[in-house]
Amino acid sequence: MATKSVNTGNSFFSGVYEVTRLVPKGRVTSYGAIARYLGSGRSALMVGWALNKSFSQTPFVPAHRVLNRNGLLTGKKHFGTPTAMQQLLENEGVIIENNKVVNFKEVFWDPSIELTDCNNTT
DNA sequence: ATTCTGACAGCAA
DNA sequence: TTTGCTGCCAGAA
Repeated sequence: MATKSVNTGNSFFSGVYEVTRLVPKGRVTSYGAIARYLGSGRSALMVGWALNKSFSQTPFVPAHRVLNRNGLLTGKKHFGTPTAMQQLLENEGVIIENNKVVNFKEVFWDPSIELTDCNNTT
């Protein structure tokens, strides 16, 4: 029986929240990067879906640091105000122009790279 | 129960 | 090069 397994430990969502919170200030990441880090690969859609719930999560999840692979602020529409996401990013030193990160490659933070290998928790 | 959508990404034409 | 479809997982109607 056990039709349903134990779910991937904690929901994939929790992983999204944790990784997103691990994104350093002034840095951004992409949905696909997080999805890949969680092992979902192409389930980037779920990452965005999880972030949608992040507004009710505590502590605050810097969802504004998560963009699509184009560096576009695709999710800004969910922040309440059309500029909230951009304001937050600029506030952290990220340069935004035309709803897009200018130096996206410079501020891009990939968990599957940054956290892979020497991730040591204390 | 089934069907569609959803803050995306990758591949084919 | 760009445009479009498919794939992915989970939740809501």
